[in-house]
Amino acid sequence: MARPLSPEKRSALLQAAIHEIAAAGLSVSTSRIAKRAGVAEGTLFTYFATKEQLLNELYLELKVEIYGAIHHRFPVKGSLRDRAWHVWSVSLDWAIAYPEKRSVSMRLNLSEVLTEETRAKSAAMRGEVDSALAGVEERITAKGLPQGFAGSMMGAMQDAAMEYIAKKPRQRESLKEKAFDLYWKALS
Amino acid sequence: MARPLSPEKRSALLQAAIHEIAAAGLSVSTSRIAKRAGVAEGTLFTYFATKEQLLNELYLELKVEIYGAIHHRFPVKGSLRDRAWHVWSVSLDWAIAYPEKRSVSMRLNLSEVLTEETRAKSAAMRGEVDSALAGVEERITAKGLPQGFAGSMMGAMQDAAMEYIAKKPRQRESLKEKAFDLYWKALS
Amino acid sequence: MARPLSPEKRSALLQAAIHEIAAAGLSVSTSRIAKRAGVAEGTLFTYFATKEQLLNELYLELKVEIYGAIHHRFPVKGSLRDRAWHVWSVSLDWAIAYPEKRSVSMRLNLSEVLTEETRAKSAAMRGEVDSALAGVEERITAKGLPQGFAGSMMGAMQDAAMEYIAKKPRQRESLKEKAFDLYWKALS
Amino acid sequence: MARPLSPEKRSALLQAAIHEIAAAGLSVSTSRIAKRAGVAEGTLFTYFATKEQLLNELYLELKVEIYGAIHHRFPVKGSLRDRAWHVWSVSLDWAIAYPEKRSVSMRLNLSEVLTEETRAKSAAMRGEVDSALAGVEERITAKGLPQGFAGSMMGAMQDAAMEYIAKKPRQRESLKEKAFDLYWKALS
DNA sequence: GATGAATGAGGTTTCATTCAT
DNA sequence: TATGAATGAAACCTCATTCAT
Repeated sequence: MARPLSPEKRSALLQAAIHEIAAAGLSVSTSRIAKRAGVAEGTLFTYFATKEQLLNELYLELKVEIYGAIHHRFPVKGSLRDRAWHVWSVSLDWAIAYPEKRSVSMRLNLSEVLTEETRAKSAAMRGEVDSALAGVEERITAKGLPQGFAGSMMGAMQDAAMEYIAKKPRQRESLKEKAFDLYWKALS
Repeated sequence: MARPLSPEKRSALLQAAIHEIAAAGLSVSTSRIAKRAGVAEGTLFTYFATKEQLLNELYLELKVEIYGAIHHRFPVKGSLRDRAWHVWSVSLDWAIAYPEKRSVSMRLNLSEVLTEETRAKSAAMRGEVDSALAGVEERITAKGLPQGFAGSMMGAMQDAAMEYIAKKPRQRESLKEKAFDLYWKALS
Repeated sequence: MARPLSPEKRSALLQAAIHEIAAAGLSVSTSRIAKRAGVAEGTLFTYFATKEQLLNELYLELKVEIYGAIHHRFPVKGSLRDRAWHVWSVSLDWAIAYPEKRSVSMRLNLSEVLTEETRAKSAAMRGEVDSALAGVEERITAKGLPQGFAGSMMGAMQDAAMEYIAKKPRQRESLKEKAFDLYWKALS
Repeated sequence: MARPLSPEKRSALLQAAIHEIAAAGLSVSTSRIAKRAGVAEGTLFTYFATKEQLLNELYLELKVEIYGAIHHRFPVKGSLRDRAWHVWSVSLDWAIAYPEKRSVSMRLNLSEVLTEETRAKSAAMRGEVDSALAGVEERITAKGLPQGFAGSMMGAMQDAAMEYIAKKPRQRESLKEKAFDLYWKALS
C-alpha cells in the first residue's frame, strides 16, 4: 500500500464540514470544506465519493458520538429516574458542548440528503437507548400515548432547554435540573 | 404605473414556493418556483427583489397565518387552561392541516436566510401570544426557569405530538388531548 | 415572448462547434465552443440542453445539409450512370468545400455520442438516396453482395479520393471523374 | 535497476487500453486502463510517460501487428493478383478477428493524438506493402490517378466489406472474394 | 408589468500526473 | 519498481439576476 488513507484527513474533512455547515448551511461548497480541512479539492473525493456520501457519513458519525456518550457509564442498575436523568444530562451536555455538531445534526435530519439506510442505522442506535428506558415508555403507553412518544418528548424538551441554556450558560446545571423536573413531572 | 402588481401572482408565487421547498428544500431554484406559479422566471423578481427576500416574506406570511388563526376566537375570558388549550389546539390543527407549510416554516427557521428584521417581527408576533398566556410563564418563572420557556416547551411538545398524529390521523383528537395533558401536568 | 431564441446564435454555436471539433476533436470544451460563438458559456445550454444534444443535433444538421444538396437538381430522369455521378459529384464537392464539416461528421459517426434516434434519422435520409440509386444496388446483389454494399463502397471510395483531391486541388475535376470511372467499372 | 520493466505488464496495459477504448472511446481514463490491466494507477506511467505516449505506442503496435501479418508468407513470386489478394485477405481477416483493434486503430487515426513521428513511422510501414504491390500502383498512375490511390482504395473498400461481413459472418469467405473481385475489376 | 433569453460566477466531480511510502 | 493517495486544473452544468422586447 502506497500511502494509506489517513484517518486524520478524514477527520479533518468531517470537522471542517461541521464548522462550515454550522455557519452557512448544507449548501456549503465542497471546495470550502476541503480548503478548511487543509487538503486539495480533489482529496475530499478520495475520502467520500460524493458530497451526499460525506453528509450521510457525517450524520452517522455524530449519532455514534452522542449515543456512545450515553452508553458510557450508563447506570444500568439505577432507578428509572436515574437512567432517564443520565440520558437527559449526557445528551444535553453534548449539545451544549458542541453546538455546531448539534446544529449540523438537526439540519441534516430535516434535509433530503439522508438516505433510507442512514435513517435506518440512526433509528437502530436510538432504539437501544429507548429500550434502556423501557419503563418510561410503559408509563406513556399506559396513558394511551403511542410508543416512542416519551423519547420524542425528551428530545423536544431538550431543544427548548438548549435554547435557554445557551443564553445563560452559568445557570446551566440548575436549568438542566429544573427542565428535567418538568419532564419527569409530565410523565409521573 | 400601468398595471399594478397583482396580489394573485404574489400569492401564487408564495404558494408555489411552499410546495417546492417542502418537496426539495430551500435550494429549489427560483425558476422552478416561477414555473410552478405559472409565471415567467423574471416575473418573480418584480414581486420579490431577491430570492432571499421571497424567503423572508414567505416566513412572515406563514407566521401571520398561524398567529392569526390563534387570535381568531381567542377565549380572552377563559381560564388559563382554556387559553393554553386554545393555543395548543389551533396551532396543532394548523400543522396537521398544512404539513407543507409547517415543514417550510421549520426549514426556514433553521436556515441562514432569515434576516434579523424577520426574526424580530416573528418574535413580536410570538410575544403577543405569550402575553395572552402570561399566567403560564409566571408559573414557569416561579420555578426558576426563564421567561419564554413555557412557550418553547409547547412548541417542542407539539413537534413530538405532530410526529405521532401524522402516523395515526384517526386518533388525532385523542392524541392532541393526551399530549396536552402531559404538557399541562408539567407546568402545574 | 420576451426575446425569441435567435437562429443566428444557434447557427453560430453549431458553426463554432464545427471549427473547434475539427481542430481539436470531440473533447473540446463547451466553454471554448461558446467563446468562439461569441456567447456566454451558459447561453450554449439555452440552445442545447447538454453537450451530447448539441453533438447529436450538429450531426443531423450536417446530414440534412449533404442530403439536401444531393436532392437539389437530382436528375430524376437521367440514366443510372447520370444519377450515380450526380450523387458522387455533389457529395465529393461538399466534402471538398467543407473539409471541417466532413471531419466532424466522420468523428461523430465513429463516436459513442450519437443516440439510436440520431442514427435512425440519419439512416432514413441515406435510405432516400439509396432508393434513387436502386439500379446500382440491383447490380450488386446480382453479384451476390449484400444490399447496401454499393452505397458503402461509394462512401469508401470517396474517402480515398478526398485524400488526394485535398493534396492536389487543381486537378479536382479530373480526379473526381477518374475515381468515379473506377467506381463505375467495378460495378459494371 | 533493481527490477526491470516487465514486458507482461506493458502488454497488459496495451491490451487493456484496446478493450477500454473500443468500448468507450479515446477519452477513457488512465485509471480505468490501469485497473483493467491489473496494475496500479501510477504504474501505467512507469511504462508510458504520458497518456498520449501510450496512445502513440499503441497505434504503432497495431500497425506492426497488421503489417507483420501481411509480410508473413507473402507470395513474393506470385502474380500481381495473387499478391494483391494476399494483402486483401490477410488484412480483412485481421480486422474480422480483432474488431476491437480495428476500431481502436481507426479512432486513433482520426484523432489528434498521433504525433508526426508516429504518422511517419506508420506511413513507412505502409510504404513497404505498397512497393510490394508496385504493379497495382502503376496501373493506377497510368490512368492519371495519384500514387497511393490504389492502396487507399483497398482500405476504403475493405471498410465497406467489413461492415457486411460483420453482419453475415458465415458468408465471410464468399463476401471477401466477391468484394475483391470488384476491387480488381476496378483496377483492370 | 410580463416575459424568457442572456449572463458568468460558482458548484460538483473527473482526471492525468506526481510523489511519499 | 510498484503502489495509490494527493493534487488542482478543467469539465459540464445550474442558477440568481438582468434586461431587451
